[in-house]
This record gives sequence, C-alpha cells and structure tokens, in this order.
Amino acid sequence: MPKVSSDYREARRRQIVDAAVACFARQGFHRTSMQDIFAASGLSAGAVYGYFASKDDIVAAVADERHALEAALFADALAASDLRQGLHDLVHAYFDWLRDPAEQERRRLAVQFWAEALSDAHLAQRVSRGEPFRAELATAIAGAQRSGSFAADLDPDAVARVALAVLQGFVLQQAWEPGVDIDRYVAVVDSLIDAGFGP
Amino acid sequence: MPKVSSDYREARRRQIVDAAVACFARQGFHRTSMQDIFAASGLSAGAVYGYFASKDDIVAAVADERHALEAALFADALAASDLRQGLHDLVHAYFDWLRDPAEQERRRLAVQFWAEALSDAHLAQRVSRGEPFRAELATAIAGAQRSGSFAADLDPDAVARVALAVLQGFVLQQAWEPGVDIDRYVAVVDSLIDAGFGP
Amino acid sequence: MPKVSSDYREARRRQIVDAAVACFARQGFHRTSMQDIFAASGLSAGAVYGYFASKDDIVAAVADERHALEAALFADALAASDLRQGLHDLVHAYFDWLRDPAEQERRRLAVQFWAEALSDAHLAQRVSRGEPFRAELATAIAGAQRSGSFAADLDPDAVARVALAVLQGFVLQQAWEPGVDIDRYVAVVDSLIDAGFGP
Amino acid sequence: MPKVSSDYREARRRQIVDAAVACFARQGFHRTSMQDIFAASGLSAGAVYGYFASKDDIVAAVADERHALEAALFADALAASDLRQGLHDLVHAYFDWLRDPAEQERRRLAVQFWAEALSDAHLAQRVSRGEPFRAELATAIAGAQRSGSFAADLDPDAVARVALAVLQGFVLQQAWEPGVDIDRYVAVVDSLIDAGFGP
DNA sequence: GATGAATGAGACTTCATTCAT
DNA sequence: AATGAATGAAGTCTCATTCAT
Repeated sequence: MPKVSSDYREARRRQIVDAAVACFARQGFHRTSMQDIFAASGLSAGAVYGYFASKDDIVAAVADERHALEAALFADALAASDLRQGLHDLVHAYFDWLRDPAEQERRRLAVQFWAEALSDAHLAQRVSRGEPFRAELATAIAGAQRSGSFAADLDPDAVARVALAVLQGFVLQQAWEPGVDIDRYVAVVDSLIDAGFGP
Repeated sequence: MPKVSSDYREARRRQIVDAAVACFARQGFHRTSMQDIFAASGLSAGAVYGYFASKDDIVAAVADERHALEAALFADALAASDLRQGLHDLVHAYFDWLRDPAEQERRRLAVQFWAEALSDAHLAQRVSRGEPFRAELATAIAGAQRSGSFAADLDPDAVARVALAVLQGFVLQQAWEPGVDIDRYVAVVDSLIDAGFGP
Repeated sequence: MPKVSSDYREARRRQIVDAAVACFARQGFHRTSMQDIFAASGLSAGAVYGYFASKDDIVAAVADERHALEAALFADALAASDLRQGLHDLVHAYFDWLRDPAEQERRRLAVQFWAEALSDAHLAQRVSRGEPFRAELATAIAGAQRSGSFAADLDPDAVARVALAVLQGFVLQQAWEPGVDIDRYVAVVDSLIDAGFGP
Repeated sequence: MPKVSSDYREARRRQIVDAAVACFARQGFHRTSMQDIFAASGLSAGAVYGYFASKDDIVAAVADERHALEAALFADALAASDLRQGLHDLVHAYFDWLRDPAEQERRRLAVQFWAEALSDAHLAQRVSRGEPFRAELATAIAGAQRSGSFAADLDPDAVARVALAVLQGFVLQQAWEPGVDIDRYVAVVDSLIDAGFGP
C-alpha cells in the first residue's frame, strides 16, 4: 500500500519529463547531463532514479510521449469521408498546433529524435516517423484514384511521402527559424492539395 | 616553406575527415569518440591533433565539406533561363545524387547536423539548411509570377520553402529507409512542379 | 513500559536477521544492499531502521548470533573427563551439525566473516575464530600429556591449532562443494585423534 | 609499433597490481575504491584503465597471479618417488613460504578470495582452492595404500581433504594472528604425516 | 510505530586532450 | 611530424540513511 497516491507519482514523473524536455530542447540530449535534469526538475539524483531507471529511460519516455501525441493527431484525421476536405482539415490542425510556442519547443526535440533514431535502433522504434499516417494516406489516395478524384498516374505511397515531407520539412525549417510565416506556407500546401485533386 | 608538401597534409586531412564521416554516419557524432576516429583513420592521437585542433574542429570540417557540396549543386541550378526546366533538372540532379550509397551515408550525417544546429550556434552557421537555394528560388518564382508563368497568388518564399521541404523530407525518409523508391517520388515532384506552372 | 511487547520486537528482529542471513549467504554482505534486506524481510526501510541503527549493526547482530551458537557447541564439549572420548564426541557433534542445510547456509556466512574480520577490527571481535576452543583444548592436551596419555613431544597449542584447522578447512571445503562426503572426512579425523593418543 | 617496450607495460601492470594487492590486503577489495588504487599506484584514473578494463579485471588479475603461484608450488611437490618424504618436503616448503611477510600479506588476500568465490562464480574459477593438489594427493595416497605403506582403511580423498584443511586452517589462523608460531605447527603436521604412514 | 520517497555523497568509468619521447 | 601513454574533469548511477506523513 503506497504512502503516496498514484497521482503524486504521476506528478513527479511529469516534473522530471518536463525538466528533461526543457533541457533537451535547449541543449540537445547528449549535451544534457543528468545533473542538468536534477537541477531543472528540482529533484535529487536518487529521486529521479526512483522514477526512471536511466537517462535512456527518460529519453524513451519523452519519445513515447511525442509519439502518442502525433499518433493522436493523425488518428482520425483521415477518417473523413471526403479525402480532399480531410487533408485540408488535417493540414490546418497540424499547422495550428505548430503555432503553440510550447509545441515548437517540443518540435526541436522531435528533430533531435529523427537524427538519433538513425544510430539508436532502440529509440528508432519509439520515434514518430509518420509511418501510420503515410500508410493510411496512401490507402486513401489509392481509393481516391479508383474513384477518379485523384490523379491516377502517381504512386499513392510516393504521394503520401511527399505530403509527409511537406510537414517534416516545415518542422525542420521552423525549428531553425521560429519566426517563419505559417499562414503563407499553409496556403501553398492547400493549393498543392487542390492541384492533386484537379480542378 | 613547409617540411611536408601541402599535398601530403591534404591527404592526411582527407584520411581523417573520411574516417570521421564513416564513424559519425554509423554512430552519430556524440557517440563517436576521438579514439574511434584514431582507429578508423589509422592515425595516432597526436597525428590527428596535428591536423585538427579539437573534435569540434573535425565536426566543423565535415560540416563545411557538406555545405560546399550542396552549395555547388544548387549554385547554377537556377541559372537556366527557363525556370520550369531548371527546376526539373535540379530535381533530377539532386535525386540522382541520392542514388549513390556513399552520398546516402553522408546524408545520414546531414540529418544529424540539422539536429545539432539547433543547439550549437557555432555549428549552425556551417550547416547547409538550404537558405541560398530558397532565396534564389524565391526570387526566380517571383520573376516567373511577374511574367505570368507561375501561379500568382502564392507567396514566393513559401513556395520555395515547400520545395525545400520536399527535398529535406525525402532525405529524412531515405535515411530511415534506405530502400525507398526514388523514381516514384521524383515523378510526384515533377508533377508538382508542373502543377505550379499550370497547364 | 514499552508500547509493544518485547516478544513482538524480538520477532521483528528475527525477521530482519533471517532475511539478512539469507541475503548475505547468497550474495555476500557487500553485495547485499539495504534494499535487498527490506525486500527479503518484507519490512520497510523505516521499520528496519527502527530495530537496527545501521547496516553494520545488522552485520554485527548476525555475527554475534553465530558466535553464540559456536560458543555453545564448544562450551562443555571438553568438560568430559576422558579427553579422547570428549574429542570424538565433539567432532561428531560438530560434523552432524554441518549436515543441516540451514547450517550450511550460515557457514557460508561464517567464511565471509572470517575474511571480513581481517579488515574490520570492529567485526573481528564479534567473529568466532575458535579461540576459546583452542585455549581449552590446549589446556586439556597439556593435562593429557602430563598424565602420559598424549604424545609428549608436541606443543599443546600447536596441536589445538591443527585440530581447529581440520574443522575450519572442512567448513571452507564444504562451502565450496556442498556435496562433500562428511562421513569419510570424520573417519579420518577420528583416526587422527586416536593417532595422537597412541595405541 | 608501440612507443614503449613490452617491459614498460609490464612494469606498469605490476605497479597497479601491487598497489591493488596492498589496498585489498589492508581494507578488503570491497572497501577499496578505484581512487584508492589510483593513489596507491601513483597513476591517474585513465592510466590505470589503460591497463585494466575494470575493477573486476584487476581483482581477476590478482587472483590469477595467486592461482599461478600456488599451482607452481604444488606442481611437482608430489612428483617425489617417496610419498612420505615428498609430503614432508611440501609441508616445509609451504610453511617456509608463509614466513615471508610479503607472502603473509598476499595470504590475507587469499582468504578474501575464498569468501568472494562463494558469491562470485566468475571469480570462483580463478581462485585457488587446492583442487589439483587434493586430486594428486588422493591418487598418491591410493597408490601408497596399494603398496601397503599407508593406512588402508581411510578414504584417500578424505585424507587429502584433511591435509588440505591443515594448510588452509593455518593460513586462516596466521592471517588473524600474524605472530603464530610456525615451527611448532609444522612439528605437529610432520608427526601427523608419520602417523598416517605407521611406524 | 510504520511507511517509502527523498537525499546526496561517492562509486566506477570514459574520453578529449596533452606532451615526453 | 608522429606516437600513444597519461591526465583528470565530468559523466552516470547506487545506496545507506532520514523524515514528513
């Protein structure tokens, strides 16, 4: 019978994860020492290790959280009956999300995870690289092609990849230049979607 | 008058940079120790430090090399009189380049530099983030809009950003999945260019 | 007047000491953490520290218990009027004790205490190293020599040391090889005793 | 091509092993920190780790050295044609060895290894527990029994175990009491050997 | 009395860099 | 110029012990 509630433990985990996210976003996780996390979280070494087994475990927790968030966003994005409208909606939801400064900070982390996933197989599995979205989108595109509403000569998976690239590339550019204009970018993306569906 | 020829020194630098690139691509540069580079290059610690002042200095040299290569590719890509054709040519040149396994290895590095540039201001200046290309392309697009050959309602800089994103996103996806089909992706990109220029 | 009965406290101490003995026997006491003892005893950190002031205090309690047990065995072993018979009886009692698996486990601990006593002066005083037995035996041997029943040319203390060594060496060997044959060893020891007393 | 000779490296290893032996003998190896070894050896952390991969590796090297020394002593001890004389010679050689204060210090270590071998399977294989000696002695005893020169009713292996115990027990007692009289102990052991072989 | 989360000193180890040879 | 042994600061993690609840 624990002395503290499950809520209490959860709050402490949050405290640690949030501290880690802040440190990682600022300095990158390789440059972030456990001492940095202790200081940022206001907890002692022992306390932090009571919640996470290792630094890698914290990184994994942060990655899992991101993964879950992205998965949630994409989850029913394509459930819309009308693909064209669904895509427009998804794009707007996605880029609206990117207006939040807190989310921008977390995106800096996402970029680091992308890189880290290249040399850490264990992390690679926990990093959101858009696969589910790409797969769903490709299926939806293929459907649209069969129904004649989408250009038939393009490979659905390749189209999905380009769509994903448009999102990923923007995340990257925004991470480098936080002030980049979102609206104008979205306008181009919208016109791209329409171009695919024809007049 | 140097004791050893400049060629000799240059060959040694190459040896070190190549070894570093191989290590970085495989393990990421934070996980790559100087010992790893000594072993991979076949040189001693003292020898390596005779050519580079620090690990950061090697990283900078690697980044500079990449930067120069990319700059060269984009340099006259847009010098073509016909923008539409110039873009198609650039895209084909760019993606052909990505068929080379050696280049793919170097691209894994590029992705790491993207991430690193977020927390290392010094490195940020040496990492190719496509700015010159974007600027030139935006200018060219604006010109095309004035001459009526490109959709007038889109922001030229945003269009350039999307174009860049399409390249960056693919580099990312290829780094994760080396087997991704290039031809199908290029076909979509080609059709995108044509969509921008209208029928 | 204590709040809880003395019996209750005693039962808790047992619980802790038993848990510690089990852990120490398995992993050695340096490799046994207090956490291990908490887990093995089923008590909380605070509870254990309510009974023992420190880890060393637990170790001391375990050592004291062993010391008391061995002292009890040897106590009246040599009170017998006939030394030869007394020795045979002692040996049989001692080795019968070593047939008990629980005692064998405790003996693994004894071996650790032997080693630890070399570098921990505080513990050295609480570890049974056979001195009282040796002293008594030497006195008894000297008596037997005066009465002509034991070989006169041997130093009584040295004889006692050899006798002790025969017990200690076996404890060591049994700790390493729990399956070692006790009966055959005892037979040799018996014949050794008889050899000392002559035909 | 190493810059320093193999002798140089060997000397450094010695320096480290000797420092470790001194520390271990004094404080036990669990209480000996790597810092202690750095200080005792006069080398830096990095230097020590250039020769040994870990603390355990140093412990293993120390254990191996002991093992080799003991093996060498016992190696041809029993090669003598006359077992009785061979045993007397071995005993005298063994106990003479124990007169050396440096050897006494190393023996304190041996006792610690005995204990450690109980909970560290990896170390157990590197610790001399007298098996080869015991096996050879048992074989020799069996031979002597067949030729009628040794008491036929005793189990050869048990006799060998008792003989080993007499050595082990003394090592233990001497570790506790460095001043213990060797000559008197040897005299008893000699008479024990003779008792086994009869008049 | 009991709980167990928290503390923080200190353990082991790595690694960028230097410098005598 | 080259070598590679040496340096030592700094990193991650453990664990005996305390104390608010």
